Amino acid sequence: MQTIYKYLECRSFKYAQILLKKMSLLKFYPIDVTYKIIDDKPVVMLFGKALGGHRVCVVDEDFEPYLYVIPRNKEVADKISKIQVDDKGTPVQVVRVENVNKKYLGKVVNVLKVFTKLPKHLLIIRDVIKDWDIIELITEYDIVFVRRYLIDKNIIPFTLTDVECEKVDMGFKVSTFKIKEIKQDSDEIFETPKILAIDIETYNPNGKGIAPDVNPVLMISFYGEDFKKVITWKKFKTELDYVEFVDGEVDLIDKFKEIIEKYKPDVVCGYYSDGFDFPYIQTRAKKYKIKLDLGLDGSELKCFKRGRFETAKLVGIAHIDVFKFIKRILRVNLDTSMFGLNDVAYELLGEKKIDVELDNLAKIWDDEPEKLSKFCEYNLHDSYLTYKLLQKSIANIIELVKIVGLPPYDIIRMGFSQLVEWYLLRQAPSYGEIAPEQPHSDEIRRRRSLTFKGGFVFEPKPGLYKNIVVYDFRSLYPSIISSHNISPATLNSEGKGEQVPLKDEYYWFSNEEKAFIPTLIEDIVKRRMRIKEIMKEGNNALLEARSQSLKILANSFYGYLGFYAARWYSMECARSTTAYGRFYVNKVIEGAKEQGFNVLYADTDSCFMSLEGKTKQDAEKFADEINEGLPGVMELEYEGHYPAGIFVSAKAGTNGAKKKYALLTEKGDLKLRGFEAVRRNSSQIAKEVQGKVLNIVLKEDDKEKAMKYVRSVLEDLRKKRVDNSKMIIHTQLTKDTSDYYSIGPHVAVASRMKALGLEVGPGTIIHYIVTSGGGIIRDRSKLPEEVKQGNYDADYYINNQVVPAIEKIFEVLGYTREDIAEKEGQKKLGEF
DNA sequence: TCCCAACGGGG
DNA sequence: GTGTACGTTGGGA
Repeated sequence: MQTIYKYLECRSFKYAQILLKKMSLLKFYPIDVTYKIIDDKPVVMLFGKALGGHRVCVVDEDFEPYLYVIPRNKEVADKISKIQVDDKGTPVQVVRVENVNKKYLGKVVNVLKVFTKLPKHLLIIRDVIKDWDIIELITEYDIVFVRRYLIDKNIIPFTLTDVECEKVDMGFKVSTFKIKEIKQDSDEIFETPKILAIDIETYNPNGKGIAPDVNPVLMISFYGEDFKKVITWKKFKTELDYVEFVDGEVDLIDKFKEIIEKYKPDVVCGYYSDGFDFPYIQTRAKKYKIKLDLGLDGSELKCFKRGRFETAKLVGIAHIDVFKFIKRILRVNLDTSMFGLNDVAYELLGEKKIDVELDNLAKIWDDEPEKLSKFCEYNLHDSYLTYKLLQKSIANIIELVKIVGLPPYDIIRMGFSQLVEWYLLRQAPSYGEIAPEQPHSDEIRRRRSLTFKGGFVFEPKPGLYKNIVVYDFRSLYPSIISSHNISPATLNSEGKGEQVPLKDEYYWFSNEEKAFIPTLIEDIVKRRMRIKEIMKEGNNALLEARSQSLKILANSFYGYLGFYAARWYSMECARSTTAYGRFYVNKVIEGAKEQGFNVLYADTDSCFMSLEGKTKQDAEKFADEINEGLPGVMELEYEGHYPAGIFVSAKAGTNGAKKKYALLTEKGDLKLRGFEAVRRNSSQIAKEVQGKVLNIVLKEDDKEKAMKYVRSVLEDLRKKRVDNSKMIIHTQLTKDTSDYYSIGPHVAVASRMKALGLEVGPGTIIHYIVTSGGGIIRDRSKLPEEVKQGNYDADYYINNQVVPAIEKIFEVLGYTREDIAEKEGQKKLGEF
C-alpha cells in the first residue's frame, strides 16, 4: 500500500514537472559513481560526460538499501519488521519487508527482501538476525551501495545513459541534475575519454628511502593529448619549452591543482600513483595546509592504506593506477616478471625510460641546478610512458567495465576473483539468483585448510633442446566448466551426468539443465569466439583487447571456484575441473608420443615438445587432429615454434624445475621463466653474468664459450679486477634498526651508519659490499665508499651471487659446480 | 624442515 | 564507506 501511494505521488509530481517544462532529457556516459548521506537519506551521484562534451553529475535520491533473508517459517517476516535497535543513540529499524521468489544455488526459494533507511543499517540488522535459528540464510547485506545501484538499475559505466531529470544546484563543480528516470537503451561506448598522466620527482638525498614527511616534491609532469608540461620550483636555464617555474613547493602544489582543474580530465593516471604520487602529494599538501579539493563535488583527494591495499580516489574523475592494472590483470599476457615502468614499457611499447642517474637528483638540485633539464625530460617521459601504457590497455579496461559493469576505478583495482565475483553478482538478478554469503573467519579458515590437486605436470628432463613447439590449452578450464556443466547447483544433483575422472571421489554434474555459472562462462567463450571470427577478416587492436579481456575473465572462473573467499566457492567443482584438465592434457601427451614427437614438458595447460625431424606444419597438423577429438568449445592452440630452449633442474635434485626455462624466439629474443636467482637486490655482476650466459648458450649454442666467459669473470673476481660498483648489494630497511630481531648484513650496516651520525630509518635503502676477511658476513659488510677498489670478498660473490645465478644452466650443459672451479686451477668451491 | 621477514612499485 | 583483502620467496633458526 505504501509502495503504491509513493508511486502515485511520484507519477503525479513528474507529470506536473513535465507540464511546467522543467524536466529535460540528458544523455551521458557515467564515469564515476559515489554516494552521500543527505538529510538522512542515501543519495547516489553519477559523474560523467554528457553528449556534447561537458561534465555533469546526476543524483538519485530514491534508491533504498536492502538485504535478503531465507526464512524457515512464516513468523520471520513479522519478527524482522519489528526489530528496534540502537546505533550510538540513533534508533535503527527495518523500513519494510517484501516477499519475493528467487533461486538460491539453482533451487527455488521464498525470500524476504528487507529494506532499511541507510546502507550501514543493513550490517546492524544483519548482526541482530544472524544467529536466529528461524532463518536459513542472510545475504547480500554487504553489497557496496553504489554497486547495488548500478546492478539494480542496469547501468553500465562508460555506456550511453538516458536520464530524465531536473537541474538542481548542489554546489558542485559541474552541472547537476536530479534523476526522475534513468535507463540505458544503447550500448554505445565512451571510447575517447580525456586522459591526463602525471608523475612526480622528489628530493631523495643519497641512499635515503622515501620520506614524504621530510623531502619535498621537486617537479611534477603532465602528459595528455596535445599537452605536456613539467612544473618545478628551482629556476635554471633550459631550452625545454614545456618546463614552467614556480616559486616553491606550495606554489607547485597549487599549480598542480590548477592544471587538473583547467584540463578537466575524465581519467587521471600514474604509474603506482595509488601508492606513491598521490599519497606523496597529499602528505606535502597537508604539511602546508593546502586543501586538495579536486573532487567534482568539491571533496578532497582521498588516499587509503590498509596493509598492501593502497588507493587514491578523486570523486568524479576516474583515477587509474596503470601499474596496478598491469600487475594484477595484464601480467598474464606479459613475458616480464618485473613490473617497473622501464620493463613494462619496454615490453608493451618497445620504449624505455630516459637513462639518468636518479641517485644524483638531490645533489644536482642543491648544487648544480643548471643540469636539471635532463631530469625534467626524464620526469615528462615517465608521464608520457604512463599515458601510452594506458592508451594501450584502455580497451582492455573498458571491455572489463562493460562485462563486469563497474566503473574503471573499481575494475583496475580488482584481482581475478573479484572480477568474477562482481560479474556473477551483476548477472545473478537476471537469472533470479540470490548470492551466497561471503564466508566469515571460521569458514575461511576451514576452506583454507582444504587443498586440491592442481594441473598435471610432466616434469622436464633438464637439457638444451632445439626446435621446440609449444601448445597452449589456456582456455582449458573454462571450456571444461562449460561443457561438463560444472557448478555448485548441478553437483551430485538429480538427473544424469557422467562421473568425473577422479579416483577416490565420486562427483557428477547433472547435465539436464545448463546451470548459472556454466551458462555465464559459455556466454563469455562464445562472445570471444564471435570477436575472433570478426578478427579473421582483419586484425584490429580494439578487438584483440576485447578478446583478451574475455579470455582473462573466463580463465578466472576456475580459480574463483577454489578461492577461499568466494561466494560461489565449491571445492568439489574446483577438484573436478582440474581432474578433467589432467585427463585432457594427458590425452595430448599420449597422442604426441604416438606420432613421434618428444614431449619435453607439460604443465597444467601447456605442452612443450621437440620436433625430432618433423616440420612445423606437422606440429600444426597435430593440433588440428587433437582438436577434432575435443568436446564442445575446447581448443588446443599451437602457440609457436622456438629454435632453441633450455630447461633447468629444480633447486634440489635432478628433476626438471617447473616453470623454469628459457626459450629463444624466432626473432632472437629470450623468453625467460622462473630464473629468479637474480633479483633486484642482487649485485650487478650476478645479473650481468646470467644474461650473457643465456645469450651465448641459446643464440650461439657454444657452451665452451659460455664456460670460458664465466671462468674469465670468476678469474677477474679473484684477481680483484671487477669494479666495486658491480659488487654493491641493495637492501631496503623496513623498520628501525633496533626493531630487528635477526640482524642481517644490511641491518648491521645501517646500525653503523647510524653510529656515524647518518640518518637511517624505515625505507632507507642500504647499499653495501661484502668485504674479505674472517668471521660472519654481517661484520664484513661495508658501505661502498668505505671499501677500497678490489677489497671485496671474491669467494662470497662467487659462491653466493654469480654461481647461483648460472649453475643450473651449466648443470644442463654437463658441467658440475666443481668443474667451473677445477678447470680454473683453483680450489673447489664451497658446499652445494 | 618450518617459520617469519622481506619485497614489490615509486625517488 | 553495505570494504579496504597479498602472495611469493629466501634466509635463518
